[in-house]
Amino acid sequence: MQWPARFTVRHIAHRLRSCSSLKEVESWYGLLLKNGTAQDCFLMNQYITACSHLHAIDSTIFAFAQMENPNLFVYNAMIGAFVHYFRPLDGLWYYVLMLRNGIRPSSYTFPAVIKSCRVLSFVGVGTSVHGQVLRTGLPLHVHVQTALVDFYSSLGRILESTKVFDEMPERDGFAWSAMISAHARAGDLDSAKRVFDEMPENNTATWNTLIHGYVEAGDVESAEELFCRMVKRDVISWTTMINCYCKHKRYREAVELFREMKSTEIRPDEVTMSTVISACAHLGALDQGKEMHLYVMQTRSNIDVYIGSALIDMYAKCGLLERALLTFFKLQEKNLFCWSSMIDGLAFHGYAEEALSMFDKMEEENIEPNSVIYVSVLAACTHGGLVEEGKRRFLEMTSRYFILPGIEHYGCMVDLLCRVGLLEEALGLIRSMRMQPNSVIWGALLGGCKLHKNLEIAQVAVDRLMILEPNNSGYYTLLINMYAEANRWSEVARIRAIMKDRGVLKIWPGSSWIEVKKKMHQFAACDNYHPASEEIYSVLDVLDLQLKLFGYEPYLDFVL
DNA sequence: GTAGGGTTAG
Repeated sequence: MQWPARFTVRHIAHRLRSCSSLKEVESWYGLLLKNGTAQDCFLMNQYITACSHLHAIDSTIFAFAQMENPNLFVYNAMIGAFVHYFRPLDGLWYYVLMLRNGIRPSSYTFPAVIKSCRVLSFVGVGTSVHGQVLRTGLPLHVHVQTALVDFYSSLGRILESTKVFDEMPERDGFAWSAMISAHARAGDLDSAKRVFDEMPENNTATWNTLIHGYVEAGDVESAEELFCRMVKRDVISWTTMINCYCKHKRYREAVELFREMKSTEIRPDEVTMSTVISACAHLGALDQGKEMHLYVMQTRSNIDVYIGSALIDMYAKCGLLERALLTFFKLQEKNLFCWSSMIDGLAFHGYAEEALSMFDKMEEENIEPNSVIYVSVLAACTHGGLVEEGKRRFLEMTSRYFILPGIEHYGCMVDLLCRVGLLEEALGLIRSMRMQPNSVIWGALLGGCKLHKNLEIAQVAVDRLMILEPNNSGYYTLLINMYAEANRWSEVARIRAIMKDRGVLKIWPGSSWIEVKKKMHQFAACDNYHPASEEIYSVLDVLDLQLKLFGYEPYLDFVL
């Protein structure tokens, strides 16, 4: 079949660009082949770009491979497509191919190449590309220079960023944004603000960049102030601010700001939704989380991996493990984070075996685990008391995936060994660590000592804890209780004296909270602040009575 | 070519 004679090349290019499905694009490729125009660089460039927009990177690679003489534009499209789909190494590979084939790169080639180097942290390659840019003798190009500003600042080489920026003959919003971001990355918010103020006309992106800079620097107040002063906020401004509250554990404010956002005409996108669902997870706000889930389902056809992971995590943290599982199995696309949330949810609810078999299933699907997921795997072993399994997985982590254990993995292992009474082995593991053990590690050991009544090792742990957290009364109290239990009252007096001497204060008691009908209720031990306090305590009394009827004896050894 | 996203041991 020939296409109609009235179709010019330009006509076809336009049709290719406006395709909305891969099937449509592919059928155009069939036509290109039949008409013998599959070697036409201009048309193939359009085809590659169209595929790239539709997430079909494999089709672009195939089409490229069929071409005998791809030109500069085709290479540029390929390199751009790879960067767009997070395959920077392939992008650089095509760049090298291009040079080998004697094609001179243009100003449209370099930004993608430099970005690839930035993503891969290829310092040497990036610097050499900068040299190539200078040697081409092309006039300085604002896109290339912006990419260089970004490249150097991501390496912490702010002076070079500034130099490139200062040499720029003209600067657009992107360039200013990159420079503000460069200073912010270096932690120099004063300079970031100065560049922001120097800029002739600020745009939404530069405001957002600066706000994000303050968020990263931990200056929530400045971020808030800027956000309030903004005249034209877009979805990124709102999301940045919602994320700001999440980063600083002010989840309630995050959800409140989201509500405020919904009263404007700005629509939340995937990033906003995953952030706010995660905030609900941390709050244990099930009703609100469900509402977000509903909103997501109403407004989009499928759930992306970020929102999927956030939902799984939210349902698991709110106690609805079945819902978490349902969400997990319904996901069309799953990545490591989806598996991670699911495995962690299972482990958290005590389903150790299930968590481990889920992990094995993930391996079968050729998803490479990272160090974080191993924390959940080891925690599952701890909660299930699976010592041998835990040891095996701990070793496998390094031997199979080359993941060096971090302090949190040691934490899990120490906890695992301690709970079953292997205290010496735990101490040996602590001594073999590549890093300085922190209070969590010693705390886990102390917990094991308490459980298995080992005063000698407990003393070792407390000695370390007194140095690491001298003001935490909890560890002292625990040791006092242990000595009291062993009737060693002189030791009790000795530690009490140390506490008094060091002025160790009793810390505030921990509290818990629950959401009922979108209202948060907070409780601390023995408090009577809640309006329904009396009623709650009477229910507790009933529960207490029922427990006793079932033969439960409260463990009062440590209540002195 | 610039700006916003995720899970973790006690």
